[in-house]
Amino acid sequence: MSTIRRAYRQLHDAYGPQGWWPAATRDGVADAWEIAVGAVLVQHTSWKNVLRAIASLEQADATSVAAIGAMERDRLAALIRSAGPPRVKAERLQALTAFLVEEFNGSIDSLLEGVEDRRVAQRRRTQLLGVRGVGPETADAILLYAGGAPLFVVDAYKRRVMRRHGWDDAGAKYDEVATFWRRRLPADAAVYAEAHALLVRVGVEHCRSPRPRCEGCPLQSLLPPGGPLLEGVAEKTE
DNA sequence: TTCCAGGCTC
DNA sequence: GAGCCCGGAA
Repeated sequence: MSTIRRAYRQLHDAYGPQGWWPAATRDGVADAWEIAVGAVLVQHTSWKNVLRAIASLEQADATSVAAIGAMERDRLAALIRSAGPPRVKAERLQALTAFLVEEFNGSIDSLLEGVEDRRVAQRRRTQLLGVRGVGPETADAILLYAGGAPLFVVDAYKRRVMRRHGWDDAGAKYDEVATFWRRRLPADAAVYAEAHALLVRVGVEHCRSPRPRCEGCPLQSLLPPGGPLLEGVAEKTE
């Protein structure tokens, strides 16, 4: 078994199924649009603060594509203030609503239709990347978690785990990292979704910045003999 | 690669 | 106050 498969299994054994996407709606079930909103809001921001922003959108009864699209920019910014840079994220959310209205009749379900097929997913991904404020990670998160597309999300946590374990070619591009993981895991969107969620959790709890907390980490047994590979004098364990 | 953006945490 | 946060644009 590859190291990657072993890592996935150890994380899954330790943490159990994560059941992402983290739901935040009234009924506890995140719909596709809410996932997309969350994916934009979480950029460079902790998830906890995203939940606050989503809650305030719900409080204002302003969660729909139409509502967000029609809202005055400043008002939207004020509502999502807790999720990092509000002006930027208000602009990005409205760029996304405009895109959906123009290209998919305002329906994210139309955007996501058929993305279980990898070729369709790639086309939609390219379209999403044309939206200002939607980069590779955000596009993949939306397509994977809202649409079940067989795409792998690459984020800073994943890169950090890989670097410290010596699994990566230094400087690998986004798509190269995604392919690296996809080729070593079962070709199943549900597994990709689970793997990303597990890696995020281990990143939050153990593979932190600037220094890791390897004590009790489910991946500790997979470290190089000398411990985590660290860069720079500031980065020390414990 | 560098710059950006801003609330939040410690 | 410094640095972190499930990035993106230039």
